[in-house]
Amino acid sequence: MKEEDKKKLILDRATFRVITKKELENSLDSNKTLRIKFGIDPTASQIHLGRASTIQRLRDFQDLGHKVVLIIGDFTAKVGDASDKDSERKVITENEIRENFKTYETQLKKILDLSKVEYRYNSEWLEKFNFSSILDISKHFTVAQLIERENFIDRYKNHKPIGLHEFLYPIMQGYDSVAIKSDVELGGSDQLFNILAGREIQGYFNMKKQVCLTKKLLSGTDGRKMSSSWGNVINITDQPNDIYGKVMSIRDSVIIEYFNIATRVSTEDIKNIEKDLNESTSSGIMDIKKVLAYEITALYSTKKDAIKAENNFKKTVQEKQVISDDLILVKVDKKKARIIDLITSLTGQIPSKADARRLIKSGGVYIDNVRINDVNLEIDMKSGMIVKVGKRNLVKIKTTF
RNA sequence: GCAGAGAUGGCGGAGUGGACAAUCGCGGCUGACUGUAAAUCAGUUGCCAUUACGGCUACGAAGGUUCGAAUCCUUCUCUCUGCACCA
Repeated sequence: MKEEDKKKLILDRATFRVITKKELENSLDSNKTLRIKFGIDPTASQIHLGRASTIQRLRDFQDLGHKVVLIIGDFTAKVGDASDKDSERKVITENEIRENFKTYETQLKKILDLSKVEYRYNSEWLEKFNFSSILDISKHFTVAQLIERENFIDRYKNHKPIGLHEFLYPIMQGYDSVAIKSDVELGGSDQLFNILAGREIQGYFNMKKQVCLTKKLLSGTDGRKMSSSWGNVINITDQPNDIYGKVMSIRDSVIIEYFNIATRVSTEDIKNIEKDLNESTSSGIMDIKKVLAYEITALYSTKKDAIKAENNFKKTVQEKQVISDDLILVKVDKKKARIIDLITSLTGQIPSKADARRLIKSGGVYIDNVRINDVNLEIDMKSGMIVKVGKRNLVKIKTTF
């Protein structure tokens, strides 16, 4: 990809707001190596597609020769960012923070060139803060500005608590920008306020103000905001088959959004796809979705895996075939078992027997492609028997008696 | 400090002595249909057992009243709002 295209990607792709665009354009055009700040929340350990899309832009910065500075918010984790939560967050220990970061790192590797990244823990400087310096900074902000934030208003209206320390969060994150002398801070649109705070605070320290570059958030598979607490997340560490399948399960209405935010398909191609989509028959829509699923899967694994995932989807979902390498193999040492016990103990996916009963009653259980209706059925165990529970749990039996 | 309101299942939010395992919405799961795991429609959604109008555990925590409590009382923990305070 040409340099100009990278710049365009950084500036325009899935951009929520840039403050200011002119500053960013000038910075990109100058020959200076820019310091690009990106905050990592050490309370989470999984990177989902939405977050990954922002990290993709970091990669573009890297490719243009700029310095990516990752801030690990070990100190700010003690407070909890109000941006992402409707309520306060639980406290996390230092060990957990280091552990989470390790798993984070293996994921970041998929996108960034880690050898060129600068890491900083923000406890390095925030730990040393004393009250008078906090006062110096905080007097530049008003309560009105802070409470203006949407989720503070909501919480206030709904009689949910807002801790005073939460007001300090933007100040802390803002000071990070001073500490590392960032030129640009990148984040999701939910970070707009915090990033702007950094801009302000740099001003108080007579520094060049950072550019605020925020990106659109990605919808989850159900159309709501992608959030780990809602189970509508696609993580980049998910198995290729899962990524592919989950993408196929998104609503048709968010297909273009996904192309824009979660893939590297060129903007022009996306425009054409959008045109096709509007003119498509129903099966055409599915074909477009398949392209999307392929692109995303390939981005976080390999083309080969993506093709495999596509075939897997065709066979298992569209043709309802059972594919042998998709099966979980389970060893059984008893000759007979009740179907309920079989389901709960063997698949490990069905949490309770009540649940198993429900599944059988609603017709979701098959043995060797024969639907089971009798809850109390005794099954003679045979090697090679295939038990299908619900849509996605397939178990192959291997007897050991 | 004073006064008032509140804490319910993954979430939102009803219920204010028995018919409450708890209306409803969201989310989840299963089925039908289809173009997919989309949309739509239907069913289902604490656990154990299923022969049952069955048992067990649960409505912030601990006690109590009662034949019987999510619902009443006491204490505790936490939250919100108003007043007071405005250093």
